[in-house]
Amino acid sequence: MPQMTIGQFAKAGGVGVETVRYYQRRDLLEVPVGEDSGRYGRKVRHYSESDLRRLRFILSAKKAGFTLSEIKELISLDATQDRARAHELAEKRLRAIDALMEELALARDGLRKLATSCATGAPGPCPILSTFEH
Amino acid sequence: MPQMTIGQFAKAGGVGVETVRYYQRRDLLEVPVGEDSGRYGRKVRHYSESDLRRLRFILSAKKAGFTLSEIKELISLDATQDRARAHELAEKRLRAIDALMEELALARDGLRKLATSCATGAPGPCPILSTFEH
DNA sequence: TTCCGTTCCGTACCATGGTACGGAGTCAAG
DNA sequence: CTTGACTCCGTACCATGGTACGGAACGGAA
Repeated sequence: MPQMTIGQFAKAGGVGVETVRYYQRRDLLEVPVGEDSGRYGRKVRHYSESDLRRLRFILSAKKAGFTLSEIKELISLDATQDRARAHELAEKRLRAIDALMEELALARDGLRKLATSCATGAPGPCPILSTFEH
Repeated sequence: MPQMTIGQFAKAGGVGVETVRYYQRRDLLEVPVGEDSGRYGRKVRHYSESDLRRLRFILSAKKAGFTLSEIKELISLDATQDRARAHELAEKRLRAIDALMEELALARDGLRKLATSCATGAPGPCPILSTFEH
């Protein structure tokens, strides 16, 4: 499916049509030029595999914790030669992820404690508020 | 400091005064009864160590990824005997954290690749858009 | 007693990341 | 050549988690 309508494109990326339009408004995705077909100049746009790669990049970068603004910058950096900035963004996010993972590991310990002490059928108290005390 | 004003309380918890009030509006924190002192019935409220423990619980639970609504429920569960529900919430969050950590591990790999290939001074291309392809 | 900093309270506003709605136009199958 | 699904476009609305503002009252130090 080399040329897709917006609905097919959204489905291929696993997002809604409105999300695609939103990303276009945010300048994360380009609005393709559509072949002229309406007598009032209206066009139907078509999306390609490369649009899809870009959409998938956006979704992955989002999972990595980049904001949409940062993702926009990353995309624009892809065209320029500003390696320093790209490096900086990547390192910053890397540090944030490492910090987050440490916090999550702690949180997970607390949750395990909670899940265990609240196991259905267990006797005694089930202390929720003290879950994360250390 | 057994009895704190809202400003001291907020500082002790590492949040802003407005955040404390916001949590009160959301019924996550109680509004303490203040000793009467104003001739129009206005009172200045005082916060205790136990209020502070509760605030710290909220912040930790937030880090664990609970929404404020879920945190409110957790707090109310602390008073009841509904172990099943507490267990359910903990397990659900635990699974979400595990899933998130897997995604973050993947994202981190991609970011490392990006940081390396965009290392300042390195030659060749610095492919941003292909960072998360696998 | 007079300041300055806080508190109290209501209400408004903010960023982020979407989601929904409505009307007009278009496309493809029957 | 109609009908139903989809597209286009603008605009409005949503949830989440706060943050800001303004005026009146309070409280502790000088």
